Amino acid sequence: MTVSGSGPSATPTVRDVAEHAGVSPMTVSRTLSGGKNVRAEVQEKVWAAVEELGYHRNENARSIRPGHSSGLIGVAITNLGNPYYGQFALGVEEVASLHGRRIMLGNTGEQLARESQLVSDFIGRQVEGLIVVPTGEGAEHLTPGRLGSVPLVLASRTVEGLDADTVLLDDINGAYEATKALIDGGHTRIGFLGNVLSVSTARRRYEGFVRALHEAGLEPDPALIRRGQQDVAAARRAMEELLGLDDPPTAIFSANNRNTIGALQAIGTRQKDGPAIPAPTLVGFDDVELADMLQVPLIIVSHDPRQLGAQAARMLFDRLDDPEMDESPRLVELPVTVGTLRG
Amino acid sequence: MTVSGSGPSATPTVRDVAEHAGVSPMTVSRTLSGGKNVRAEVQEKVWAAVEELGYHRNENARSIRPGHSSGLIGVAITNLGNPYYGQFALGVEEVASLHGRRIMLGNTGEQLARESQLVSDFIGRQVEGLIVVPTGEGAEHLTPGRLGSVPLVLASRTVEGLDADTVLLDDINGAYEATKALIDGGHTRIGFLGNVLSVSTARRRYEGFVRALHEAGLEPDPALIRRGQQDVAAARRAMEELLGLDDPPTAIFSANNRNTIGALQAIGTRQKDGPAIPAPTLVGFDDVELADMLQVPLIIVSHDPRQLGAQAARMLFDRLDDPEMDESPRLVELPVTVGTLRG
DNA sequence: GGCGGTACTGGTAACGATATCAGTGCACTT
DNA sequence: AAGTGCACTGATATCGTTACCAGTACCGCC
Repeated sequence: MTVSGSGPSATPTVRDVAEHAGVSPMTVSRTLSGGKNVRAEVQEKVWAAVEELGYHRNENARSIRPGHSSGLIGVAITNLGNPYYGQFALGVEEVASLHGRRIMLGNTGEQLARESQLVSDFIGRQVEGLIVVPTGEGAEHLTPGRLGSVPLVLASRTVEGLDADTVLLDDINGAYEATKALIDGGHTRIGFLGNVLSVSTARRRYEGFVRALHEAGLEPDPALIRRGQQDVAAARRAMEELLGLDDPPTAIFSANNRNTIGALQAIGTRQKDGPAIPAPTLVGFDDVELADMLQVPLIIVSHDPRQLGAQAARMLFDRLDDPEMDESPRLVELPVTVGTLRG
Repeated sequence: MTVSGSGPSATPTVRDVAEHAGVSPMTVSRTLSGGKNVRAEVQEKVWAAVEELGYHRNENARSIRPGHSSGLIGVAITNLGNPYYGQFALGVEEVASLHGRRIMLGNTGEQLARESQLVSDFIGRQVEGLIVVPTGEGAEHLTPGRLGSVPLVLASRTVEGLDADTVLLDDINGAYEATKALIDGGHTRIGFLGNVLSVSTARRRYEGFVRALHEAGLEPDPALIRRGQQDVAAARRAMEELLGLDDPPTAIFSANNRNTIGALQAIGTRQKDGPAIPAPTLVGFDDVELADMLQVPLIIVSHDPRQLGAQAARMLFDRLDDPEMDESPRLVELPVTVGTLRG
């Protein structure tokens, strides 16, 4: 009595199928790979055995053979709970699916250590490529020495000291145009809400913000600048602080959708509870569902995160399909649209 | 001259590391698995070689060895673009991460064929378990015969004819309570917006809706029932139809967040363009970001999709950790909260 | 000196799938 | 009749890894 009995609960292998169909494992393999050079009659027996045993080819075993690849793309994002990244992942998934690849998705929670661990694990699982929305604080785990020959595309954010294919939004111009719209509307006391400076989008959007101010002969007022809010709750508190100032800003630039939503909540509470102070005009980067329904002066710097994901995936597959292509990293900046004032 | 030259671009293997460190592959393997029974001095050499070559253990190769599992959980959801499912995936990911597993995420786009293909592929990649938000139209690809010994948890929706571990929301009571709130508010002409009937949540929420009507001696009015809207645009059109009726409903029950947003958009447009007709009271299943900021009468049937994902993952790991557990499928219904009327 | 134990190291054989090579049998040409 | 080509099939070796077994060296103890 052998230990490797063909117990019904064990996952069936080619050998089991072969035995069941009365052929060799090779014939099973050939049948599953298209059936070239296998008699139709034999193929039928094989398929019947496959059906009966509930056999599935072991892709992991296949992938260790030379020349064969895993068909997996590793995707590391910072916060799946943000609808923005759900759309992003959808864009990646759609393009990957077109190329016959699956995605492995990991969430870093904005933590460098988890990002590093995730990337290492992805490579161990033989992903063919990586798409990473980096926390931005460290580059070492993403260097070519660590990744070997696995191509990498950075999305949405850059990493200091790392030269890799990157797809960004036109953060600077978007922030510039949006801030300019506020200035053109007569605002001079403009506040700023943004996330931590280690994130490149925060820096770039701040840069556009300041550029517009300077161009109008204005200086950013440190008292009106709040940076470092990574979630809605923190953003709300920061906005409440600004609203509570003796001389509050008449307009706010919010650098991402978490901050925009927090700011809107703060405004909402204040309008409900306090005296009828006119709400500050808000301009926010990133789309927000239902933003157009609000009774608040609001400009949205709009873009399509799904396209961002799709573009990142396309850049990755460019390299996968043509490994000989020019090695110098490419940078793509996707356009953004500055909405018109409402409310 | 051998073909398998240790070219620098090729992914390094244990053998390469072993050669580099002047030891056998076994010693490398032992070092990487904790270093038991390997001299500290030798371990250092091994780690140095690992570092220098940028070696990563091939998890796929490991996973084909007996007794070793892949550490992967397959997650199939219907629409990653819906923030609801981003939160859901986050909940799954967090719990999986606690158990040392990664998730493979696939998007079905509400298409049965893609769901079936996805599940088959997941099994081929040796996932240890499956979490599926089913389209609900077919059960065959999810039967034990097809899945072998891979445990399955259905989330959010059921599949007719399939008995599996399932975690749902308390759809029926949620819809019942919400509809009752409308009736208690004096409404008798209540419209219904929902997605296709093949989705079990649509059926269950409709059931709760009808139950509340019947209890109050009312009948659902076919002219006010719109079902089958799977996205925001379709929901908006359906709501516009209802608003355009000669005798429009004074209240609307919306069975999910896509329909709620579409309905809100229709209301918004009408308030902007048309005469100042009072907006119908809206009650919507699923949370919507910023819903509390709107100037529209709105009740939300609220719940936490992240918890739903976490619960699904926990139910899966219950089985993985204890394969001997009672085989009969478990059903969990998570509570929902009916918000108070605002606006 | 011999014995048993322990710490360390490496050779070998699998895991599941398949590329390669070596057939076998049959039809068809010359 | 002999040769040629083709369609089909299977035995073998291999991918990267590690469990298992078989050492080897060295220690302490009688």
